[in-house]
Amino acid sequence: MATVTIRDVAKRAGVGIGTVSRVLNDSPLVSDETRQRVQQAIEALDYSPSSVARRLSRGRSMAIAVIAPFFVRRSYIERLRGIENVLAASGYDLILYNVETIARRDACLQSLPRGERLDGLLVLSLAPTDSEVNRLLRSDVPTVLVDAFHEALPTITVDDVAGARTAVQHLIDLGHERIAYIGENLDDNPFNFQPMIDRYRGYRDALAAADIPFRPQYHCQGKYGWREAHRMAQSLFALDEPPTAIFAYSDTLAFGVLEAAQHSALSVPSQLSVIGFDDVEIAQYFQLTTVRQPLYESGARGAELLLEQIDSDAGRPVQHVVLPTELVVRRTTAPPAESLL
Amino acid sequence: MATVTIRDVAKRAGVGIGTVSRVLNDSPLVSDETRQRVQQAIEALDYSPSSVARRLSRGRSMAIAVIAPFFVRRSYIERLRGIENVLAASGYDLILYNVETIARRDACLQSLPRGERLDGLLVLSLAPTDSEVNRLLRSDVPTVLVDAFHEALPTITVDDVAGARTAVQHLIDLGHERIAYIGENLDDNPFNFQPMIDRYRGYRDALAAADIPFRPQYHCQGKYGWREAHRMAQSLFALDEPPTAIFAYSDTLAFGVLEAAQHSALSVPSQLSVIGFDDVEIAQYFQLTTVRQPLYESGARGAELLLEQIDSDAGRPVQHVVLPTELVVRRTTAPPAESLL
DNA sequence: AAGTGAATTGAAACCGGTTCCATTATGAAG
DNA sequence: CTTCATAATGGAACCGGTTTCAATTCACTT
Repeated sequence: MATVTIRDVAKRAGVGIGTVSRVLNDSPLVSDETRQRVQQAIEALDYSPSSVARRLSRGRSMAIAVIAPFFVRRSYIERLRGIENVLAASGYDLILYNVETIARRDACLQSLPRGERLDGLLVLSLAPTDSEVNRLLRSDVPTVLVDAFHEALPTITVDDVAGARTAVQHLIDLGHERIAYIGENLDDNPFNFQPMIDRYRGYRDALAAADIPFRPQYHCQGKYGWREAHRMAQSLFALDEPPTAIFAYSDTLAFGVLEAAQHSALSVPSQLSVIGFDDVEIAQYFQLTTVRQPLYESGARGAELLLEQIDSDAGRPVQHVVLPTELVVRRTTAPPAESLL
Repeated sequence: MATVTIRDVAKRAGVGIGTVSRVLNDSPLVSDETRQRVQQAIEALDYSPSSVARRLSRGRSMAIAVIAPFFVRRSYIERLRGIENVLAASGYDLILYNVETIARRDACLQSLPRGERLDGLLVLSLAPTDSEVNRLLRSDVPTVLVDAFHEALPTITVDDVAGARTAVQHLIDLGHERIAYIGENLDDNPFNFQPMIDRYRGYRDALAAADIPFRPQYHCQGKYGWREAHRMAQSLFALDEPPTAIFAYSDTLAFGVLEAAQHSALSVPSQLSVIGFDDVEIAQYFQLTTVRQPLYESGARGAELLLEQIDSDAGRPVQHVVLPTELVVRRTTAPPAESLL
């Protein structure tokens, strides 16, 4: 099936190609009569314009790339959903770049703003280095960071420090003092995830604010995943003075803790309080107390910010949007068993 | 920053644009000396070719669209992961079209093969109608269906009937006869999901093969989601003769059943056996007996099939790949409590 | 020395749109 | 009856690459 081009349509309608183009773009500079004739020709030939050609001549690609380590965490998918919903309405294509290794991360951040002519770039959860940011700025591709921060770029973040502080404060308010933290290895953060650092900071801050001394043995670090969290929780239970409450870096890790508790016949929340972070969908299923962060919204807002950025091609002041977190109290937290006389 | 074009490079290197193009495409028809000079000019100008222009002149868009109702089921994301991994290595861009309403489904299937010049199309879990398939065939855009079937297009599917049969057979082998099925509303299937029909069929087939009469009250239909499954399970428990085993359409629904059992103080598996379908990640966490289907692989195979299709632009016989399922026995199934004398 | 062929090269033509500019038709104003 | 603005239109130029084709160079035959 030979491709029908705008010239075929023009010939068939007996008009010039410019006129056809005007009809396609709803220009007012076409008489109704001519417009009809062109429309008929278009239908008769089953013509549809080539987006690639249109992109070339317009100098815009009508495509936005989203780069993220999508499949490693459930929460990124929810963010992607927010992005997709906003972009779908905008007419821009969403090109997905998944990043699972640091090598690919670097390759993407290097090559994306170069080879591809993108109209915009959304970087999710990956904190670019200064030199990468410079490259992005020079390349003139509007970029927005979601769940990552850099001074020079517009960002959408969540106040992880405050969220974590709230979580721990909730435990303190219930009367807990022996509060452990289960998270990822802070020294092994190749993707430079900021929340890893911030939530730990919130934990420390809350303890300090309540004059509860930090006990290193209550700080567990390990690889990400509920299996590993299970293991870490068990090592906490084995301590001489085990914690009465555990704050987990994420809901996923909290599930590992819950499982470990069940395994060790510790009843939650009477013998052990557990609190997570994220409020992913199944958290409700488990009745997990957690800190909700607006995942969907962070993506949606990021996409909106990017679209604004693209439209107002002028260099406006970079915005840093910080979304709030919210404590969601369910059934895995309660006052500690022993009264604290 | 004015865009650097191939002509700028040519001028700077003192050669023709054709030569620059040849260097870019690793053509052997360039002398080493010239090649070096061009390379230097490219670096000096920080030039990178416009992919859009390249696409236009080559007549290929180097883009593959993936269309699916991604965010309604966990399992689609896993399939997407398989697709992404294969495509990432291929050099094709992955353009994501999410479909959450039937209106958007129709709009996508109509417009995608038209306006956009795609090199390929992957349709996930959406069964196109005959007229849509005709349109696709006429449009010359290679298309592969994953988790959906149509005679005229290459497909990757799972034998849902057999999988369901295996699941129910497993329950029968354990000695169950009062086996209920919890699934979606069969009469309300706007997206035309084939597995909904097939798994129910497998359930019926297995019962029939074992000469166990089908009891309509054991067939629960409702909206998708564990909450609804919870409700349906409770209505089953309230029957005069409640089932001793429940086969759930998916793991997600099975979780709802497990929760309902816990809620009603029914112990699993001694008083109630539960089996799911999919083997999503958390199924292992719950020790759920289920039927594993190769989600990741189905996406990967689909993408591979599509790439083959694109390369061998000739019309080869359409392939229909059927992937096997596998029974994964964990801890939610056991022989029924009452002995069946 | 003229002829052959391979290697290398420059530039025109092309991909399929958009946009700008020149041209014509039309109607109102002077 | 000009004069001029305005609406409508055709088509060239352009976007930035690839590809084709003709031209040039140079070594090697005969």
